[in-house]
Amino acid sequence: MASIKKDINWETKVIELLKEKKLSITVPRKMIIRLLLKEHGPFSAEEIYNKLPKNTCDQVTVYRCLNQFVETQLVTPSYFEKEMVLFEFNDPHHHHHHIICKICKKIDSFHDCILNKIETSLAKKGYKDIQHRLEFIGVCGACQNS
Amino acid sequence: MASIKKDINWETKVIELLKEKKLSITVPRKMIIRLLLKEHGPFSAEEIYNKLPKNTCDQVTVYRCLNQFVETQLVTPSYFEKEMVLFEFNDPHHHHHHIICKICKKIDSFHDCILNKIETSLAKKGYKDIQHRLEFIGVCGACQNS
DNA sequence: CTTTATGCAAACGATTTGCAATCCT
DNA sequence: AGGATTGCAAATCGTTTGCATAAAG
Repeated sequence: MASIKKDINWETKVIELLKEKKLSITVPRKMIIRLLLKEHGPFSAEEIYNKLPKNTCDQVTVYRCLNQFVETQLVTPSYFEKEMVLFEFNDPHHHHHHIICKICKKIDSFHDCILNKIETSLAKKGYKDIQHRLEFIGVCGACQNS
Repeated sequence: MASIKKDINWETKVIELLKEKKLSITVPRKMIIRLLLKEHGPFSAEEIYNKLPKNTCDQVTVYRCLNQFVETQLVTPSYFEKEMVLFEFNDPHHHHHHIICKICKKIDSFHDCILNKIETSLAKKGYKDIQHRLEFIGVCGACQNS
């Protein structure tokens, strides 16, 4: 039973994910998903491109794939700064949020999900001067009829 | 008592705000703050520029002012989309969050601030398929010693 | 009068697009 | 085969920068 899971190598898992989302199986797509499964991120498109083995694909392909992954909800984008979007694999079983340092920009993550608990938990981690951004995205009443 | 408050016109209020933040008093700054006090936003830099009376200032000045306002926390930036930053006046007495429609991109705001209450409140407003983005910004332990 | 802010033009950087060649199914 | 995907080059768009001029304290 448990051994079955072990036998599934990364390629099988990645192909499964792509098929689930009805995306065709190509080398760049497989490599990008593999990377995002292995390393938690979030990473910018450029970071992802640089982490891929040389000559995997063009940087434009990375952008195109990431956009498709976001559309199909395989990947989640974060907008910390105006300069660039950061992407990470969207694992529904590991819902989490981020904290970025205003100064060094290092991003940390945590799994608490109640606002007041969060601030306490971050304070324990040594963060000071904590602010947050909370935005909701949905489909409004008007757009549901069209 | 109450009449004193009424006598303070917008210019006085705006000058007060700028002085508080130790920013020099210039026409573009006054006009931008006035606009953000009158209209709640959030607006993009371009929208703000277009809402200003013609020939108030250059669009570059709008960007420069908004950046200073964000630095001094007079204004709050939001990063809904990758395309542009949206700004609004930062009134600490009216803490709120936003919801954007995935389709028409219209932005609405609300004042609830507990996650589960929020989702209920948004559902009552007619939103469907609600997701959220919650990011924290602070200064990490390492950066406090430097 | 010294500093700071502005306008204009040009630069920038992340992301997107057009199109021909190539890969998936 | 036929539609989707890629690479390359060029375009796009929001935002920033350099520098000379003008306004603020």
